[in-house]
Amino acid sequence: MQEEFPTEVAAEGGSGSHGSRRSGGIIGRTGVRGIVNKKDNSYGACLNIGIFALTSKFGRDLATALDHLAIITMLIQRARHGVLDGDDFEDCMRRALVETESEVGVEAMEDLGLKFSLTLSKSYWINCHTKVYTPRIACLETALAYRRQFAELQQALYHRGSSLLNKFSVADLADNWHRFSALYIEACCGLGETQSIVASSPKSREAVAKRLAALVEANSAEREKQLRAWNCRQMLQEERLQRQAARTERRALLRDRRAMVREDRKLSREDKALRRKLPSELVQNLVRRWERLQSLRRRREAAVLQQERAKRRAAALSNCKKLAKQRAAAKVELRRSRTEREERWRWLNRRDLTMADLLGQRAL
DNA sequence: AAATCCAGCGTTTAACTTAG
DNA sequence: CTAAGTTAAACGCTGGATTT
Repeated sequence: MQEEFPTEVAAEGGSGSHGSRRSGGIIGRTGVRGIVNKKDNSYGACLNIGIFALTSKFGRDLATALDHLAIITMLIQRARHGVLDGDDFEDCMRRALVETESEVGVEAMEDLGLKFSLTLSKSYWINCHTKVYTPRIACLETALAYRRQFAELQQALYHRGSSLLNKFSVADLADNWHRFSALYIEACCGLGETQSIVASSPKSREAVAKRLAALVEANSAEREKQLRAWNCRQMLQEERLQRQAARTERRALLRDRRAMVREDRKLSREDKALRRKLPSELVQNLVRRWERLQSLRRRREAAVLQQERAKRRAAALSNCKKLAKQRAAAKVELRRSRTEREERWRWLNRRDLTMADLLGQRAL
């Protein structure tokens, strides 16, 4: 399923959407849109429809180039109208070519030397303003086939407006880039095969691959920058979301609190109303409450009193026990010292007591 | 000399952001 | 929610440089 590039119809009708592209309204050195001048001595016509470029051959004569431009313009207008009517781009191009040829004649078409090429850009991999071009292709069918394939690849990355990184991972982009490079190399070298015998050598494939690699390398800083900027944006967004969540939570809390306050007020109003209705009951309640509190207090006091009494009794008891113990200990000590004294006295008053015993006893 | 490449830049587009 | 502002990317074209 092929999708058209939007601008193939958007730039239609010469509405002047690009009319004042350059300041002062002067376009190039020729001052004519679509006429390219080479070193003041060679003129050619060149117009795009989407990524599809149509080029005439170059010649010395400006008037001829203008004739060529008129034919190419006619062709493109026809194709655009077809696309506007909702027809397939390729059918429109084929039909436009046939119609234009039948209008201006085969000879004029041959003189025109019409060739087709594709203007391709891959902003993430190579600089946003850098384009890669396919060689000019004489055969419309070949050109259309390549255009279809490139369009499919580009369509897979359709993201318009927001950052490429918002929608695709770096791996996705790399995969798309690899398929793109393979196709581009094929377009450059495969076309060489049909045009000249020399161009399709593996060396030229290598050269194209090398050129692409160099472009990718040259844009590596820019890619890094983009990645950083994207990360930054993501973080900011995350913060914003968090702030928003906090705000909602705060609001909910506030709402709850307000509801509670409302409820309290309502209850208190109801309470008041009740009180207004039954003053006597209120007094009775109050009295009952007071009595309840009084009895509670009395009971508590009594309990405290009893506790203290019990404590005192316990203290007295323990004191008594301690005294008794002390007395008993004193009695034991007394008995012991008495016995000791008696023993000593007996030892000192025995019949076989010697002087040495007395001295040794003293030394003891 | 002709053909082709390709760097550069103003304009347009539409998604995204944000203040009210 | 909406309108206005912002942004990144694509488009269209030119013209000097390079290759054939």
